[in-house]
Amino acid sequence: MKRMQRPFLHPALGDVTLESVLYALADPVRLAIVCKLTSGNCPMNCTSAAPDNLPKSTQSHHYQVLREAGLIRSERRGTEVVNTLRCTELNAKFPGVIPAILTAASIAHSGSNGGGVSRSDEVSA
Amino acid sequence: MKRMQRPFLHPALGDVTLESVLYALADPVRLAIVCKLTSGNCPMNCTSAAPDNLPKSTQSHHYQVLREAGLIRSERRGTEVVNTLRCTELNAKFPGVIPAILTAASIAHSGSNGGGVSRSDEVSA
DNA sequence: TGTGTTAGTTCGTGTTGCCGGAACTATTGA
DNA sequence: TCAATAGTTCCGGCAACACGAACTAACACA
Repeated sequence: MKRMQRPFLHPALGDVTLESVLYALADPVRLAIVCKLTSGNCPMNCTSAAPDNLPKSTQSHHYQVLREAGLIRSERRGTEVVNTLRCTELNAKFPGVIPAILTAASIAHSGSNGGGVSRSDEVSA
Repeated sequence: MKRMQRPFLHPALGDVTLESVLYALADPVRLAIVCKLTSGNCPMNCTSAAPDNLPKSTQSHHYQVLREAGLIRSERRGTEVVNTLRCTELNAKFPGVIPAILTAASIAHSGSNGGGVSRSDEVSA
C-alpha cells in the first residue's frame, strides 16, 4: 500500500465554528504561527512561519489543525506550501474576534513580560 | 487516608495567559457556561449554569478548567458554589477579547443556524 | 443526634488526542 | 539520475478527557 499525499481540505465559511477557531488559537505554537502570518502580511511557507527547532511532523500537524479550523488557506507552490490567513472571511463571520486575539497576543508576547501584578495564588474558602 | 476537599485556587491576573483563556473557551460546554454566566449577570451556582444532563463529575471538571484559566471566580456558599465571571479584570488584560467571543457565540448559537453559505468541502492542489 | 437531601469533589478506568522520530512523497536543481 | 528541500504520513508512548461510583460538606428537620 503506497502512501498518498492527500489534497488540502478547507472548510466552507459556513462550516467554521467558533469553538474550533478558539481551539486552534489556544496552542502557543499555532498562535505564534498566526501572528507571524499577520505581521508579515504576505503568504508564507510552513517553516518560515513556524517557531525554530520544531519537528517537521509537529509543524505539519499544527498547520493541519489551523487549516481544518478554517483559519488558514494552504496552496502547494512547487516544493513548498504557502499559507494565508482567511481573516477577511473570518471577520465577517466572527466580527472582532481575530483582531482582538491577535492584538492581545502581541501585547502579551512582546509586551512587558506578564502585563500586570503578579501576586501568587489566592485562596477562596 | 481521608480524601480532602481542596480550597479553590484562582490565578492572579498576571499569571493568566491568553492561551489558557482561549483553551478554556474552546470547549462547547465551557463556552455555554460562560455565556450563561454573562447573560444572567449575577453569580450562579454550578448546576444552573451548566447544560442539562451533564454528569456532575464532568461539570466539576469544566469548572475547574475555567477557574484555573482565570475566567471565573468560585466561592462556597453553604452547600453550593457560586461562580462569577472575572470579565472586568480580563478585559483590562486582554481588551475586547471576551466581549468579541461572547458576541460571536451568541450570534452563532441563537442565530440563523450557521450564518453563511455552506458549500461543502473545497479542495486545493 | 441521627437521617436525608442537596451540591459538588475526588478517584479509577477506558477512550481519545497530541508529540515527535522514522520513513515516506513530491518538486526542483545540478 | 542523484541530491537537496519541503512537507506528509505512520506509529508508539504518554497525557488529557469523560463518566460512574464513592465520597465530603453544609444544611433541614424530627
